[in-house]
Amino acid sequence: MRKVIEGVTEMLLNRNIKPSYQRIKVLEYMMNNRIHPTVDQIYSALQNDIPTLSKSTIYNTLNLFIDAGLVRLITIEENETRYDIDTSNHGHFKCVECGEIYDFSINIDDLEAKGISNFKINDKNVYFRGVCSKCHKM
Amino acid sequence: MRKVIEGVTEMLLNRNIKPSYQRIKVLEYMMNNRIHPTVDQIYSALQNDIPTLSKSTIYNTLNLFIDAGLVRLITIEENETRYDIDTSNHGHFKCVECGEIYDFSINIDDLEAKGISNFKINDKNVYFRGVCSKCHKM
DNA sequence: TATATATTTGTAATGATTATAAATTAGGAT
DNA sequence: ATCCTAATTTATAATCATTACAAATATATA
Ligand SMILES: [Mn+2]
Ligand SMILES: [Mn+2]
Ligand SMILES: [Zn+2]
Ligand SMILES: [Zn+2]
Repeated sequence: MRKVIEGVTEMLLNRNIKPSYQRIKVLEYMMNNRIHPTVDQIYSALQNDIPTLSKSTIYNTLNLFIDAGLVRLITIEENETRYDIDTSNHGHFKCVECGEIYDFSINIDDLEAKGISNFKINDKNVYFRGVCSKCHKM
Repeated sequence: MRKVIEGVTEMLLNRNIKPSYQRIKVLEYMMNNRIHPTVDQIYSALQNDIPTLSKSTIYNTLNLFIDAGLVRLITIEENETRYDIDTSNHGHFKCVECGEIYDFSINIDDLEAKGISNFKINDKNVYFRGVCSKCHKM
């Protein structure tokens, strides 16, 4: 009944991705900072560990992870691409005040979508926008 | 019980937007072509009517319409901004084969979002991706 | 008509992402 | 260990969508 924690190196190897130092660090960051980070956030955070790091590597790595199903893309706002290590079906709420992105659970499969029967659905996204409780108080 | 058709000029005047020729043409296009067009699609279509048309005007006009609540923004894919004349709550399905965007009706308010109680929700978006029935047959 | 204001236009600036090629790294063979 | 090859990373240039800005044009008012 004990859940085996899958290390980041194993996560990569299991998906036939060579666990380079940069890839491990990016994945580690995603696992430890579940904030739906932007490329810039990841880049800034990893510069301490990898002084020679290039932003291209972040883009390459994230696109690799997306193809492998390790992370998923979040595009609530135009020109603000974010990445989510949680690939399970859940909704996202963006606070227009503080900019934070919250997860919320939602039964997307419960609601019936009229008008697209016989359509093959690959993925579903639910995005809300508004003001979070923290900002609402002020 | 008869529904009064609101002309595009009246639509603009009702929202305190001066009905310039360009604005009327853009809104007319949105009303008659409910295809969630991109800026380029609108621009190409209107060049016949307005040879001197500038793409800046399309951007300005659409942003004006968004602020006025006349149209809403659709961002299923990053770097593909589309505009919807239908501001009612409904879902969008993008076919990855033909690129077409389909509307579908959905009871977004029916599903409860656990984890964001006390949040003030301004707008809700539901995006699906997959293959439409037309493309699936082939 | 003259004048002020709003709108449109053309062009430059911005910024995020991708493309490309050189540099570096890592692993296997000798 | 050295050599060789392929993969990865890096730096830089290219691309593309959007916005910023100022000049030109159109519209409204006196
Ligand atoms: Mn999430
Ligand atoms: Mn629609
Ligand atoms: Zn907030
Ligand atoms: Zn299709």
